[in-house]
Amino acid sequence: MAQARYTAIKEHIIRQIDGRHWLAGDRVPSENELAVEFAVSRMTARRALQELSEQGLLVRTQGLGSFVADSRPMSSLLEINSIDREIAARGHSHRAEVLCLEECHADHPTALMLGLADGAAVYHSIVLHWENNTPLQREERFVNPLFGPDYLKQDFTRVTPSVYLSGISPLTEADQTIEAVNVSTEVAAALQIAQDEPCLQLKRRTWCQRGIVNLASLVYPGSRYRFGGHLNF
Amino acid sequence: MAQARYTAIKEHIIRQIDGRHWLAGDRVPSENELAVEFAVSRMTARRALQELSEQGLLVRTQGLGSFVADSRPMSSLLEINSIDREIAARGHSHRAEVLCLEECHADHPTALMLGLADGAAVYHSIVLHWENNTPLQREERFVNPLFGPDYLKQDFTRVTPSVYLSGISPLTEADQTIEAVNVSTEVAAALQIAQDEPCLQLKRRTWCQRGIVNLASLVYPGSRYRFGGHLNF
DNA sequence: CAGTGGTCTAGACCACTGG
DNA sequence: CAGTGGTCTAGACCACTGG
Repeated sequence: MAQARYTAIKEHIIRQIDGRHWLAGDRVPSENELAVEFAVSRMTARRALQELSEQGLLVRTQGLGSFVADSRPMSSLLEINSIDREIAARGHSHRAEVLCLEECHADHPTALMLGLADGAAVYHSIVLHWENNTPLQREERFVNPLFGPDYLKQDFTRVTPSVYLSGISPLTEADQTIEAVNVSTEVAAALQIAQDEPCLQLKRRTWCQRGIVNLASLVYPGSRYRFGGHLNF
Repeated sequence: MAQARYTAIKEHIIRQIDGRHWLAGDRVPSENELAVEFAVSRMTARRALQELSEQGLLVRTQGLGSFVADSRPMSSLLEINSIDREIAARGHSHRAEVLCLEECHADHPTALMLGLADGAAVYHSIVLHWENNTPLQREERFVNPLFGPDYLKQDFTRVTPSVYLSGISPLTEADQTIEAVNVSTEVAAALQIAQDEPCLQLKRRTWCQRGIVNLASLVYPGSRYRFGGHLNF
C-alpha cells in the first residue's frame, strides 16, 4: 500500500502544528469532522488522533475534543527514576530490606568523590530492593551529613533513600557511569546470584544547589536487568 | 464500563508472560484465535495485541505472528556516538579490523528484531575496534539489505559501519539496551581478555524513514570501558 | 495454499462534557 | 440537548509468510 489513510491524516495534522497554524491548546477537528473531510470511516480518523495522542502531540478528553499539546516533549537523555516506582509500573510488588545504616568515616576515594576531607564523617546505607520475591538492586550510598542530617533516622523500608533525599533538597545535577563488574561473595549472596555472574553497576553522584549530596552505587544482576531507551532524531 | 474487553485480554496475556507460561520468543495466540477464545471481534483482540506490542511486551510480524519479547526491564537512556571519533577525542589512534563480512540467513531472534522473515538474507559484519594497541570494542551487525545494498562492498577499515550506514539513509529512531554479559572464548580472545571478565553489551536497533536499518551488538571489556553522562535538572 | 497481521468500513451503544 | 471521545461488531481486501 502506498500510504495508509490514517498516516495521511496524521501528516496533515502534524503539518498544521509544525506550521504554527494550530497552536498549543487549540482544538483540532473531531473524529467525525476528520472522517468527513478525508472521506474515511470514523475508526480510521480515530486512529490518526489516537496515535498522535500516544506520541504526545495531542491531548484528548472525552466529551470535549482533541487539543494540540503544550509542546513536544523531548526524550531526556538520561532520566533518574526511583526503583520502587519502576517496579510498581510493571505491576509488581517492591520491598526494601535495610542491610546497613550507620555513620562511618569516608575513605580516600569516597571523600574525593564527595568533595570532603579524608576520614570525614559520612552516613552510609545499604538497601536491597526486591521485585516480588527476587532481589533486583543492591543500593549502597554515602551521604553528606550536611545535606541529609536526619538520614540515619529514616525507615527506608517505607521511603527509599532516593525519594527521601530528593525530597529534602531539590537536585540540580547528577553524573553517572555504567559499568560491568564482578561482585564480592557477600554481594552475590545478597542478590542471590552465582559469584561469577556479571553485574551492572551504576554509580551516580547528585548535587543540590549547595554541593554534592550523595554518592550511590546501584548493582543489578546482569541476568535480571538492563538499561535502555528509545531515541528520536 | 467495568472493564474493557481488550483490557481483559491484555491482562490474560500479561499473566501468562509473568507466570513464565509463555517465554521470550514464544508465539502467542493470533488475533483470530484470541477473538474466538474471548468471544470478541477480531478488532478487539487485535487492539490487545497491538497495545502490548507498543508497550514492548510483544513483537509482531506480518505473516508470522506475535511473539513474547525479551522481558527484562529497561531504564534510562544514553546517546549515540561513533567509536572512532570518541577515541580520536581522547587523542588516541583508532584502528578497525574486519573479522567477518558476509551475507547470511537471519535466525529467529535476529529476524524478529529486524522485522524480517526467518532465514531472510541479511548482511553480517564483525569489526574489532582498537584504541592504540588494545582492542576496545567488538562490533557485530546485521543489516537489512534493503537499506544498505552495497554494505558488503565497503572497506570498514576506512569508514566504520556506523558512519557508512548513517550516511546512506538518515536515521530517524533508535532503541538500545545495555547489559552485563559473559562472552564466548572466541570473543574473549579477540578482545584479549580473560574468559571470565564481565563485559558491557550495547544492543542497538536503528530506523530510517522506511524501516529497521540494522541491529548492532557492541561488546566492551568491563575493565576498559564504561558508559556515562552528566545531567542538569 | 492456509494463516498471519495491516488497513478499512459502516454501522452501534456508551460515558462524558458543555450549554 | 447535541457533540465528543471510548468501546465494539462483523464483515472486507490486502501483503506477507511458511509449508
